[in-house]
Amino acid sequence: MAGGGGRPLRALNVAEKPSVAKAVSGILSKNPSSGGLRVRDGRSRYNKIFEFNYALHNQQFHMSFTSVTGHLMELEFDDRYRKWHSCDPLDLYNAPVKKFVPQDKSEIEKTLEEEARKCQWLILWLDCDREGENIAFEVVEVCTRANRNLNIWRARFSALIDREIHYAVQHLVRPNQLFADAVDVRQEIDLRIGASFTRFQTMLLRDAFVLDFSTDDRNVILSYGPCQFPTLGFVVERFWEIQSHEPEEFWTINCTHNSEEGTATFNWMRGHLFDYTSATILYEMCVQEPTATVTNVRQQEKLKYPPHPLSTIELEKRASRYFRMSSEHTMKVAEDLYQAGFISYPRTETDCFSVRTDLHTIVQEQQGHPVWGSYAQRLLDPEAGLWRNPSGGGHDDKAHPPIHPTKFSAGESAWSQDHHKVYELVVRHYLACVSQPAVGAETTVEIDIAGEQFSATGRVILSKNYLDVYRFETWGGSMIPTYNYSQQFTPTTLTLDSGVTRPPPLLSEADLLGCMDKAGLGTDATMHDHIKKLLDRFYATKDSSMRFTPTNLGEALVMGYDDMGYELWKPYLRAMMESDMKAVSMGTKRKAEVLETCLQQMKACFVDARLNKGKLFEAMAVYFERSNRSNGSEQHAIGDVIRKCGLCQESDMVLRKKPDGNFMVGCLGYPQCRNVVWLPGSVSEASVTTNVCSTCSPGPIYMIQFKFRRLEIPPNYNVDHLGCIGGCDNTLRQLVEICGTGSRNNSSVPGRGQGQASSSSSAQQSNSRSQGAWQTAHSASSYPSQSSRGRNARPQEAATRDGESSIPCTSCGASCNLRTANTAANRGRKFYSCQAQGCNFFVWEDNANGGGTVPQGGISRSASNSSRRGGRGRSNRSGQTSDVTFMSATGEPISGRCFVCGDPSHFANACPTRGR
DNA sequence: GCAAGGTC
Repeated sequence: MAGGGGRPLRALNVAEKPSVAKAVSGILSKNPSSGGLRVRDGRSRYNKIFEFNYALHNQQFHMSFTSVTGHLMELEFDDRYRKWHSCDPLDLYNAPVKKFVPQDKSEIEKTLEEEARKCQWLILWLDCDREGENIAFEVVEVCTRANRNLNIWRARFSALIDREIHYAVQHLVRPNQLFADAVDVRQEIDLRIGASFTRFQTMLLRDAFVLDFSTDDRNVILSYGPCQFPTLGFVVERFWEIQSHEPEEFWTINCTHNSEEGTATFNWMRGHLFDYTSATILYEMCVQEPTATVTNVRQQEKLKYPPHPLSTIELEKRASRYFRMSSEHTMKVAEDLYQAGFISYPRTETDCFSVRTDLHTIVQEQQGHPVWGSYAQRLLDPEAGLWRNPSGGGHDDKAHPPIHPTKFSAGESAWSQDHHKVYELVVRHYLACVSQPAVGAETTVEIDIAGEQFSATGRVILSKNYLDVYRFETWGGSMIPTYNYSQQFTPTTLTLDSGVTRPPPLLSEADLLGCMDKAGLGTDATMHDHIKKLLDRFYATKDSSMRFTPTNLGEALVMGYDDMGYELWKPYLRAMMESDMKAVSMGTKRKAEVLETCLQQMKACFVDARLNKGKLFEAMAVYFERSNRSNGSEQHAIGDVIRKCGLCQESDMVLRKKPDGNFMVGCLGYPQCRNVVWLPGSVSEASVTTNVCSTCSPGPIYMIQFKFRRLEIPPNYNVDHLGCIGGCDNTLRQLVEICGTGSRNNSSVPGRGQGQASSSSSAQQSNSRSQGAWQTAHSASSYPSQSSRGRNARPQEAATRDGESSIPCTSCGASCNLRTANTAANRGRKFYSCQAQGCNFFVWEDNANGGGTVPQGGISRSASNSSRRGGRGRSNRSGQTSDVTFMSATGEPISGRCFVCGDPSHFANACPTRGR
């Protein structure tokens, strides 16, 4: 392997970054025979050259160790195609591309050339992943240009620790061309697709609309990329799910029982019912015969397992959850800690340790820590029985180990709070994953009341084990009293409680990372960049709770492609590319073949998207005013003025045709003003006339010439109609009632949020009816009430229009907004529901306005322990002194008869036997 | 001026 002779050979070593060159040189030069570590400057001020002697297979080497900074080369179009207006974006699918060393890397290039001329060997210490292999070939290209006779080797290492580095240098291999080819494919596809679509949509839309989010909309770039756009797609898709959510009331029976040992809370095993009457009947049965019989007592041991070893994405998700740190910042801090040697390489997909890893040594180093040192000591004590070999999560990038501590620190003076936090997370996570799971004893008690089943669960933690060190996780649970099979008791409370279904929450940063990971968008090193790009491009915003909302621009772009029928905003394209890249790196597909197929498909897609650019225009027109800078070729997409907006008193209301073909009259002040009038869904054509309505005020209100689809309106109506939206037009009003509106809410097609509806984690969405509500659009029609319930209207904003839209929640203190019920029994009825997550408070509007107390949960009733009168007792609104109380928040009978006296003319809360 | 991927 090595050349013979007594004179040392010279080897040029190249790492992917300066810190690795320094670290590896430091490790390899520790031996006294190295002659010590010398450092000299290269041409690039960041990339020093380290020198030392090293014996490799009994051959003395003089090592020069320098570095690049990531990719040395860039892929770009030939100069002729570089200017945006130099060519048709379509040409970018065939334009010649070249790989070259950019200006800011030319000093590194010169250093490599100079050093290569002096050497016989080239040893490549690039990171051991596909990108690293590609960079290796970039280095090879530069170095062999200077010296054709280099003997080229690859060092494969996965951590900057002595044993790894020595092993790597003693087991050199050849670089893998197939891995580098796979990256070449990816680069070229990304460049051609990204540049063509970005130029196309930027030049098409930027000048055509007033982009109010930017002070200089001429410089705005509406970028498209195969990673960033599907990432946006996830944000928009969730937003649409939330928008199309239809709140629905449900009812559930809750039972508690107090004993000397404490309180048990029993949950109804039916979960909850959406049918009010059914729930009430079952509830009445329970109250009439409230004796509970224990039907089952189950005790079992439960284990809560520690997390798998830490991968990048888990680090980002957990730092976001535990510390509210953005993924971008987490990676910056982790990089610092890595470069200072405190943690292993932070960009890894691997979540299992190799058998070669000395897991105990890593723990030993932490024994001296003032906080978790004693835990580390216990871990190493075989008597304690706390150790457990970590279970892997099944991911291995074959390049890096899971993130783990590599050097002990009790905190460095140069560290920020965030450095402390991330180091602590890495250490505690490591200690946790080599620990035994927590052990708990769980007791489940099932009872029967009048044929209805309820259950309560209690948990006692027997051994905390890993939870002792992993302070970020808890295992909730509480004791419940002891129950025996067939034991009977009377519940302390038995209540019929109501709630409303809620939409899933906006995507958090951790959710978004999870979506990207699942879909294979980006790498562990770039996922946070794609998220940041959405913010930089004004495609999305992040609120204080780290949750993402699409902006109008982001929503419009996704909507435009969606309306074209393209799933460019979904992750399938990337998934296909990823599988092709894998095939290239395995040698089962050739680079040229994959490139040709993929680019051919994308070119066809681009041509088609351009033909359908009207869809993008229409989607943008929903949110943005047209600019007078545009050439007007698509002017029909914007509506004409009908009247001044009566709500904001500032902007005009204009007639618009939506992408789905339906018509609406919307305020140009959107999104600040969400005033909208939905028109009948049966309208096929509509145009604003110069006729002014003589009845409605304040004027002028221009009338609209409508044409209706014959088959969609009753025979006694004309297909042609000159109408007014000011409120005077009974024909229009009747047709809205008969045909519904063209709003997204009452469309019969599934909502845009359909894709992920079934994957929601919202507890209140757990039955099939509520999931259906996400998928099916709303049914409220609003002409001429100017409700904002539409595609663009967030449900909670519907109530902010009339000044009496919210009341304080008497349950949790948050705010309740006014909403409209959509169940068969109560369609159109207004109610307030609490906005706070986890609070189910709601009250009908008429009851809430009655002042005084607003009963929680709409209806509640409780039976006390002392009620022994056949389940019947006296009711009392105060609920303090009587045996049985009943309250109805709805004020209407909930079943056909009073369960107290049996009289069908009233219900229990109005029973004359009350108070006797 | 555009992508995604490295890294400073």
